[in-house]
Amino acid sequence: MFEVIHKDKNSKARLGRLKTAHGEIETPCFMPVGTQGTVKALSPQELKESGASIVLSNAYHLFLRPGTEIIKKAGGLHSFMSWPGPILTDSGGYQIFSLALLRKIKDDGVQFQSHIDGMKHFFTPADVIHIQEDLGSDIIMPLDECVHYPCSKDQAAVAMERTIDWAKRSKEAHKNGSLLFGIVQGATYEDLRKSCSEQLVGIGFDGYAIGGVSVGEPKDLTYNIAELVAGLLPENKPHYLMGVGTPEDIVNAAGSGVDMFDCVVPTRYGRNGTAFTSEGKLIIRNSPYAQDFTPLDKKCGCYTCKNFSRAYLRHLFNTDEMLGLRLVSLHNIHFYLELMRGIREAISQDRFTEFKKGFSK
RNA sequence: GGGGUCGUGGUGUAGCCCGGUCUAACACGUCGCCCUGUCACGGCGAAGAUCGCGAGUUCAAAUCUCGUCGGCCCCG
Repeated sequence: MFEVIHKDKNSKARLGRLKTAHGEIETPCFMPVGTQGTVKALSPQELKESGASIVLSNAYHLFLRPGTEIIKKAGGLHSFMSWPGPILTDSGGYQIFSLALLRKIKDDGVQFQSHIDGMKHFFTPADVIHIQEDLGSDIIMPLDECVHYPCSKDQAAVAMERTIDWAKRSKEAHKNGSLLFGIVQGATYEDLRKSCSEQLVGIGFDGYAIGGVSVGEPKDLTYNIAELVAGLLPENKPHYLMGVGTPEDIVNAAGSGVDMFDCVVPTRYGRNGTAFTSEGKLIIRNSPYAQDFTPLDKKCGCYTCKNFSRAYLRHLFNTDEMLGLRLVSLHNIHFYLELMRGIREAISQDRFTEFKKGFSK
């Protein structure tokens, strides 16, 4: 289901292809985040036209609202949200760690209160697999325990062992033909990361994710962990760096052998008026753009850049018009997906290192 | 001409009656920053008013008194 098509000669970057029930994905790829069964502000058509091959959604959120039953009745998440392509669902491990009230982590699962209505729930690793199977997800992520940074080694070790135990239970519970990934935890401790990687590989998964990054640690640590773990994982399986990141982060990690990325940054920044361009970040509200009638990015071919000026976008943001956040979200997603195309092309031509150098100006 | 009322950052207001806690508050606007498996069209911060002007009372005045200028209203 995954094959490495080409390895860059001068870096660890690689070009791959991942097959899912709803289509193939060329890697390295970026997965726009659609937590609530929608990539905020964008239609599936716009995503597709921007070149998205897969989107990410979230079991925790969809379980709480609208509820798994409704999505099942709709014929699954693909049908419900009208996205015919591949979908990866995150388990909600991160959400339970980051936002659920009064969570209690126990050996057989996690008890938490809904952030929406305060209702108490208990998830076992098997429950979380079944929710994602019900959603019809193509790539399923198991329940894991994500820790904050900084985190003591003892705590990180406990969370890691639990993550491994839950990974085993997840694999046992996983019955349909979807792909199941393992998630490497271990915080910033190299030996924990190594041990976790080995144990997960021992269990055997369709792909491996590097979790527990972008939780507040310095950037160089993120890079080091990504490089370390990507190097420990089997070459013939996809490597997914969860929740990362900025364009710079992605280029960097792709060079360490990471194949899949997801991040809220392009869409969230888009909604908040920050655009990514070939010249760097651009905050559209800033006054110099008031009379700037050029596009966000002259080199960009997206709908936004082909049709609208910085001055107009700034005006839309200053007047709280919803078209503004849509247009900048669209541009940012296009920028990210174009970046991934650039990365893949560079790898295929063995010039990833030059690409990376040219990028980080 | 007489009476009343109002005058506080760019805009709109609060505070004034019962002086000190006003190194003057709030909203919008302006300017800038942040956001990394999305409770996120969100979050943080900055600049900007010697409180129309002048005098007085008082230890102390945006706040009380008088005068003055300006706006609005009413009466002649």
